[in-house]
Amino acid sequence: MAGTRNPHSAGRPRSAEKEAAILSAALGLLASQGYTRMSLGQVAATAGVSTSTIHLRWKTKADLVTAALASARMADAPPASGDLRTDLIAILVDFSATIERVNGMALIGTCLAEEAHTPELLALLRQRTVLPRRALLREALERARAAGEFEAEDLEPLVSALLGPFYADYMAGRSGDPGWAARAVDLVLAGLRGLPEGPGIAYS
Amino acid sequence: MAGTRNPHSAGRPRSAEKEAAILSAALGLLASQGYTRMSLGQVAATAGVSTSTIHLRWKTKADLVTAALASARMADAPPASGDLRTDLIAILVDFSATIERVNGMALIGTCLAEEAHTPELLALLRQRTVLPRRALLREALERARAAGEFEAEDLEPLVSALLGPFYADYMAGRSGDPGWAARAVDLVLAGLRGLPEGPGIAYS
Amino acid sequence: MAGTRNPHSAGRPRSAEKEAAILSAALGLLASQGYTRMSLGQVAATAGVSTSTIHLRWKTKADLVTAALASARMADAPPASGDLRTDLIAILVDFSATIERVNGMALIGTCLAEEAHTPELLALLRQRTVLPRRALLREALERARAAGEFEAEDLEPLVSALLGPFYADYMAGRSGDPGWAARAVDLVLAGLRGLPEGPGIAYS
Amino acid sequence: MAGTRNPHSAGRPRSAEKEAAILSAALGLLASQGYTRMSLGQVAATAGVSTSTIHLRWKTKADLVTAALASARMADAPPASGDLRTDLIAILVDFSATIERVNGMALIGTCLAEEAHTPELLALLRQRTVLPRRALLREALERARAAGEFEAEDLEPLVSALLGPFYADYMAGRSGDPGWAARAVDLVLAGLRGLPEGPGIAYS
DNA sequence: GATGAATGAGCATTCATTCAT
DNA sequence: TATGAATGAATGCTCATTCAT
Repeated sequence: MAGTRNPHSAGRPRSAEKEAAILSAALGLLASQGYTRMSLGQVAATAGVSTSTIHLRWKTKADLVTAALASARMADAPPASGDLRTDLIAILVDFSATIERVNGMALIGTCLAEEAHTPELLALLRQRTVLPRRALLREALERARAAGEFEAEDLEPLVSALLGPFYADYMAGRSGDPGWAARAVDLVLAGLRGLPEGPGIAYS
Repeated sequence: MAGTRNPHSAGRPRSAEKEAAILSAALGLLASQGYTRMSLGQVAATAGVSTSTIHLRWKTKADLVTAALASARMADAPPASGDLRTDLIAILVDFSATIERVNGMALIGTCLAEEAHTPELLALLRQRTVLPRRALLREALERARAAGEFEAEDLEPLVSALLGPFYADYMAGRSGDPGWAARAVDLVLAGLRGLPEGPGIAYS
Repeated sequence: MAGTRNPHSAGRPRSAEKEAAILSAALGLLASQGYTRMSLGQVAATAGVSTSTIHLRWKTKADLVTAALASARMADAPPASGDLRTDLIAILVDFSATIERVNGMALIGTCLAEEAHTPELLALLRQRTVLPRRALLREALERARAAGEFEAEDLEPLVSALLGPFYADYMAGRSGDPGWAARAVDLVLAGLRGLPEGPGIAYS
Repeated sequence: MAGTRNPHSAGRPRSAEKEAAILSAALGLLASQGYTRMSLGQVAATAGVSTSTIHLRWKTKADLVTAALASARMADAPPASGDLRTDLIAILVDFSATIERVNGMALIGTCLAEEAHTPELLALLRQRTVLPRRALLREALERARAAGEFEAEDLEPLVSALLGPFYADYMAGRSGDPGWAARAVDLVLAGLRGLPEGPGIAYS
């Protein structure tokens, strides 16, 4: 009842601590070394186990990395204040802080680079980290739209407009400026106000 | 006078075709395999040369990849129409088309993933592809600003706001929609119009 | 108390046969091929293991060769008869026989040739084979000196005078004559008797 | 008539300077690197030519090294004083000085190590350096024997007894003591005086 | 004659994975 | 369960040698 012990697994149960240590080590090394450069030996050494112990739980390297990415939890959502601008900025600031904390751009790069060989990586990254973050932004926008603060059919382009500058700045070597979040939010909010008189491009 | 040696130094001249084939093969494999997975043997086989021929020109694998990235030329700039919206959209459409054509996101991913080990890769990618594209956008904006179409002190955040949605869409698995460029441009232009009455965030 | 782990650490034990086979193969190939020409592939094939098994035990080629040289045991000392001349000749005969048996001059040549790059080789050869042999000769001389058979302060030059002709003969292409040992011993013994009236060169 | 120009070699004659530079570079690198580690590229770079120029004159690496060894000249003989002891010591001192000057022990080691693969090396070393030096010693001994200073049938063992301690000292790590030559000579001369009353070992 | 390009063979080392204990 | 031994496949790189200029 308690725990997910398989009925058929007799004998000593697998150590949950080891499992967690392995996944954590794998995630960190994945970000710092990249998929191909990260070796199971490094993971084993960092986690304090043997490589055989890793293979006992995951059949291949790809399996381990997939599991490690699946275990990556997004940071908890910042509390909502009710003010749209404040909430959006808070989410974006938390986003860039998280990226920095976990060496996220390298992790993203690894998943992009491996997309041809191991598409699950990018898929998992999306599901576990990108989409939840976008959902936070979308929900904040939905609340404001429901409150009549603006009109828009499809919110996804707005979400991309909010997050996008971070990536673009990073690619340009301009990351590190904490003002980016406020600027992105203000541009989008200004655009939302200016759009109705715009050339009539439907946001859908 | 002493020694009427030809200016092109003695011995058999280096084959320009081989050199081009190697660089092209390296660039393609870099995008499809990533830095670590790409082997010099693959490059040699694809280019139809021996691995020694590669080492004759570039001392190490990193040197070759660096040269390959340095040889990556940005597509020529789309012709300027004079209309800001049209020009910006043209640049962005060309941008996403180029990325698709050369498997650019995988290449970007490789450079991001290798940043810790081989920072030259990302630096070169910036210098050769990212910054020139940004310059095109900035110049179009500068022309319009000079014509009095809008006011803004620092154009870089606008450039990031134009390019950013592409990256954000890709990360969300939403790429492929050709309408992204027009939406990004319109949002930015609307924001530029709406900003003067905005909360006073200076774009600098 | 905590952890009743067996003293011989966990996991599959290392095969002592393989280890011995590798060291033996390495020593033989070192003599027949020289350090640089000897490849780990050859060693592995001769020992019937994979090259990875070699690297599991020794990190580098130099480590392996060092270990192989360190494992080279000098043949057991010939039994002492009590008669100085007999004992010295026995030691020298055993010396040249050992050299022939293990292709010793090639091994010596390798260590000399590599002295600039891998000085440990010559150092080990000295420590493991040269100096023990010299100690045997010195002890025999010491016993006779203690018995009053001759006088001499420093025995080392006498040891070199006993061993030296072997090397000089080899360099001259004159090796193979078994009489060299008796001649060397008799010359030294005669010199010891003749020296007191000699020109007064102190042997120290 | 002047020069050894082949009748069939028309066109530009081969540069004698280059040839000498190559041989000298090869000899030096042979001593400092050993046969296998010495690369033709190193030789070419040191001599200031291309590797192809080397292959133009010698077909293989072994050919080049053989020629280099054949070009090694022994230093001129020290002038004879007429006194046996003085002359022998002079020859031995010059011997060890030459060895030190040209890194001779490494060169000897290389020839010994390569004996199985390239026996010509050791053969050439003998012919060009070892045997001429022995001849000097033998001639000095012969002059003294003819003058009735001692009796001995075969002088070769005496020559080996004179040279041998140098090798033995080197192998023991005891080289560098300039007194070795005098000690070796005195021991041999004392032995020659003491031998007639010795156990009757014929020196032949 | 002299040079630089081009190559095939080889080498030490790493690594994911499978066995034996 | 957990560990260390063992391995096959690869990889970046070097080098002696042959070609083309």
